[in-house]
Amino acid sequence: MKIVFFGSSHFALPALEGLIKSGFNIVCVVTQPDKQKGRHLHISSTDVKTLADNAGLAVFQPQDINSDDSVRYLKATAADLFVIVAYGQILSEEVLELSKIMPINIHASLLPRYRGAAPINYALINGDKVTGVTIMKVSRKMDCGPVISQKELQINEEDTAISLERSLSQLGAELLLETLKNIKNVKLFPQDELKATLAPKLRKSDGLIDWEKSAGEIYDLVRGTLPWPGAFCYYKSKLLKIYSVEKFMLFNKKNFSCGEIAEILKDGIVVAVGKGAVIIKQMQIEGKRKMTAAEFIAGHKVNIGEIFLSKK
RNA sequence: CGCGGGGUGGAGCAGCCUGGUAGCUCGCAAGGCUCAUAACCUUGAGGUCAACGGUUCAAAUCCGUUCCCCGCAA
Repeated sequence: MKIVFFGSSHFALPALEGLIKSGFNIVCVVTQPDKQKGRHLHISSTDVKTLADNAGLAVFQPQDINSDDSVRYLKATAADLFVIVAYGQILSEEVLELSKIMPINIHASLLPRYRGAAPINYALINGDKVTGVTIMKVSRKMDCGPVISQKELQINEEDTAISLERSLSQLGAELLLETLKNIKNVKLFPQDELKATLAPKLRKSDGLIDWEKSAGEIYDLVRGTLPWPGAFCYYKSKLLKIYSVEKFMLFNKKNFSCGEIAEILKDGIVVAVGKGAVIIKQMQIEGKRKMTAAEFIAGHKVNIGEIFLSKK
């Protein structure tokens, strides 16, 4: 069985690794082109490309996967199966039909819940206790194809989007290998459209902290938006990224307003919020590196009564 | 050469504009107080002020170059 693997981000790595280790015939790895990235616009390639190179696989990096050239290239591979994992481009129907058996995709949620680019983040931001991975047949509409297999995963209280992504990508890889055993005659289960929810790509502004919300909601925002955009607010007209907080539910609010510093501990800053309070443990002010609350307090003359804002 | 902030004892910062004795909070060490403490008081150690070059009687401070870190944008 000839497989063409499409993937670009971190999430795709365990799946590709699993396929390689299990000895599947990967005729080509398609990934996003090398791009100028970062502060000095250095050229960098995707992790998937690095892995494929190390395994000696053919790599294809089209600017536009749906162009005539790309279609010609993919057709020439005579692939039986397309495996698409966090690739970053939407494949046209013409491209999808180039695989003889079908194109399949690993999605990091229990579809039809959380269709879209950021399912892991939304599961955390919404405070879900359970999520999972889904393998489905790719259809024209994004994440709407019929489901082939699913696996659940409990979300821990300490999980962040980073740890959960790691767990789900592993789980997804396992499920992929299992599913491939019998891929030629699997059953397809159409998604229940009524239960569908969306998890669109995050924007920077999705990380902005609304201090009117409850301690639990803010905790979930902090862990759900890592590593990007990260939860943030403004302090003395500077962007302050919040990396880690603890919930403080039994907080006596008294006269503190939302976002106001209520107490300064040795290793944390207690901030009154809509319901309860949170203790900021790790943060990063604009222009500086990430630091613990203790370090931040030592250098910034933080006072009780100062307010973390949601605007500059 | 995308835009912007920064590099000062172990950590975090002030000082720089307007050159002239190295400062603050914390940590560390010793001593004191205390039934006791992450509390309080006293004392102390620890710095090529990122690097190189220039201006000057004199540079952390002004000028030039390089290296490194971070925020934004993509």
